[in-house]
Amino acid sequence: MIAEVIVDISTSEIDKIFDYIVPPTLDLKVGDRVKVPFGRQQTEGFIVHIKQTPTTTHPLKPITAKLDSFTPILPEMIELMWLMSKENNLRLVDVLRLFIPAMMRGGRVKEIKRHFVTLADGVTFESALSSLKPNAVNQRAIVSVLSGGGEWAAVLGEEYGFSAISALAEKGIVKVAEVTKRRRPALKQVQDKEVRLNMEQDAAVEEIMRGKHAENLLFGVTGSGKTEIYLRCIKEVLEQGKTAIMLVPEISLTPQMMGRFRARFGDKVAVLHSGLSDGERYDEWLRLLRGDAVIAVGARSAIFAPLQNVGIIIIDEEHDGSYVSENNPRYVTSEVAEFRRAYHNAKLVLGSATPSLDTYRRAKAGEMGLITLKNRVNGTKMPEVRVVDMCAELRSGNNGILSAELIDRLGETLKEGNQSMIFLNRRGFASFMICRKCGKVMKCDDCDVSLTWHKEDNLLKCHYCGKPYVVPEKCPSCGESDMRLGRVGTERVIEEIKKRFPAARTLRMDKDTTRKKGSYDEILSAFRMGEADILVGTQMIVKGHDFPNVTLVGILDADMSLYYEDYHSAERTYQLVTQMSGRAGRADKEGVVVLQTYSPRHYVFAYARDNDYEGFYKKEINIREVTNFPPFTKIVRILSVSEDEERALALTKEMLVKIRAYQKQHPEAFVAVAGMKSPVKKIENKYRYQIIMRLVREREGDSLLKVYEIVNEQDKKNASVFVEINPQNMN
DNA sequence: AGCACGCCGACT
DNA sequence: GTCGGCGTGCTC
Repeated sequence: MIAEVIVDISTSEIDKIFDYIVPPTLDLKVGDRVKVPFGRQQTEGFIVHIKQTPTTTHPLKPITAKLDSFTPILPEMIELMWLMSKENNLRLVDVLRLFIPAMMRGGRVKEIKRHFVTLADGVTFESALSSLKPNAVNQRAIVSVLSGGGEWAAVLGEEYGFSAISALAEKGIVKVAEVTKRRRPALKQVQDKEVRLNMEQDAAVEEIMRGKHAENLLFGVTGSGKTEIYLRCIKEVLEQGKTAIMLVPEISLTPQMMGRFRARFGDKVAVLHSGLSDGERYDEWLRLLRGDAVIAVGARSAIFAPLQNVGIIIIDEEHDGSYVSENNPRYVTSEVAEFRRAYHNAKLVLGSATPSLDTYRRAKAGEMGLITLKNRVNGTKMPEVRVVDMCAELRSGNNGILSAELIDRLGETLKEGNQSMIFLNRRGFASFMICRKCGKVMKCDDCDVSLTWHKEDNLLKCHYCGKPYVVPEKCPSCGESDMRLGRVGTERVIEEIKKRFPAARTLRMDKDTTRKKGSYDEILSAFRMGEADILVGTQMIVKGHDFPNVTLVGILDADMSLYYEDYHSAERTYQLVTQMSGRAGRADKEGVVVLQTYSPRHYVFAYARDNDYEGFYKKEINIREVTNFPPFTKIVRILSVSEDEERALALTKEMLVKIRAYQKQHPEAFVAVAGMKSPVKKIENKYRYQIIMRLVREREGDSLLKVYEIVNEQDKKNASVFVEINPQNMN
């Protein structure tokens, strides 16, 4: 027997199949991880196929050992590996690594053995008590605890003393066993009851489970009860003996949300997200593989949950950017979901209040079902949106961050005892340092980007490499001592609010205040409990949960994201404003959104104010079509990176020539091809050049594969080349 | 990724 | 004379 093995070394030269002899002593299956001799060393590898005769004449070596007591890679995932690697030009091992917890690689799995105490066989609560002296209080207490089931020795010892345990064990009353302890992520207890569905929700569940489409877009405003629909569908799927995958954006994976699933489905739920420790992640993953848990809830990577017999896959907040992985290996979650859905003949639900243009287009074209929820469950109305022209504000003499209207309404809201949320675009508020005389902006020596000032340690830091710089007293280029800080972030806003309303209690939520594990949820809980009147924060406050007492939402510099030369900035801005608006208002009081912008007449704000997604969609999709942008084209970016600028440039030129030649033969597939310096031309002392092209949807043919071919055949000594499809940001 | 093989500079 | 620099080639 011969096994085809992918060796666990991530290099393009080695990323191929190696044949090995399966020793008759080993019981090996496709999907097993093995130890194999490779060159002069031993390496880990994955069996992807088993066959009778080798494909090579190369002398074969035998597999050394089997690494796990179970088969970690399901046959489905091997198929998925081939697909992902082909479509995204990824290395096979990089894809395989996505399928298993990082802890398994390199033999780092450590089972935690702990002493577990139970009553010995044949011993009952009564018989134990009668054999104990009345003054052995600790021993008697332990026995009574154990009568209700076993307990960890550590827990009992803490409470009643370890000598009591050993005394009981010596008398043969209790039994102490070594048991592997599973790490379970701690989950908050939340109240959750199965509420009655309204007619709209009821119809949605029916359509998802028994409608004519296997894929559906669930389009419903915030507060329309999408989560309850998900829970019902999952319940039905479990009743059919199948399993479920539920994806949520990384940021909204709060213990609140997890708690709701745990409350409804108990131990059948496993959570997978970046906040877990390696051990927790491994244990949750193993529960799914073994079938002990049948619902995987998690961020993007949970799409690879090792579940069999999947009945439904749900992607909540489908439009969210976190579903596209930015770093290697790059993949699009919805594409993986579609593969798994088809493999299991399961249901797929994409949920959103502001669907991505492409999803909505596909739904309208009948490629998937469209289920619309029109009503908010608790009957609250969507808030009134007030668009404030910040240019006019400036003309009338207010050069602060807060408009007069926002200040007024903040005061009112405070007086009424309600809460406010103020959102600001972090990106627009980065605090760089600029010389007032010559205009020099402080930049990182290695990365060619402006440095950001950090108040806590009074240092300038590079956001790309983290390198710190002392704040200069004089301008390094002209000697002027009047150095000034550019725009500032959340802290500035809080200062401003404090100045206006000294009595207001504020909370700040941004990257700085949420660095510690759990602090994200702490801040949100504190705000929900009414411990503050005003919450000021960046992107991360946009999602999260309902705050029943928020009646005012302020959006500062709503148009910051419009200024990027980025084709989907309008779409992002619409989503942002809508999501943020969803935070305002309660059953007994309509909310207000104050939206500050320097371009008040931009169409995005008109549609967002009227909550007119359909109108926005028509306008925006039309623009995309005439300007040849996604979803009508695919933007392909080839990035060449090297410490040697000439090398990066030469690579780019060489590939550009080849691509232009191919473009001549297939002109219909391309909109544009261009080579240039990357917008950030140096990061970590490496120079960056790029080729940008657009491929026409449905006419692209094999051009993408051709691009991959051109990239792969390039000699990449002292340089590396990446291909990105529809990159989210182009630095 | 490692690790060995292999061909040119300054040291006991 | 030799120790050792790291360029390049291979791993079933």
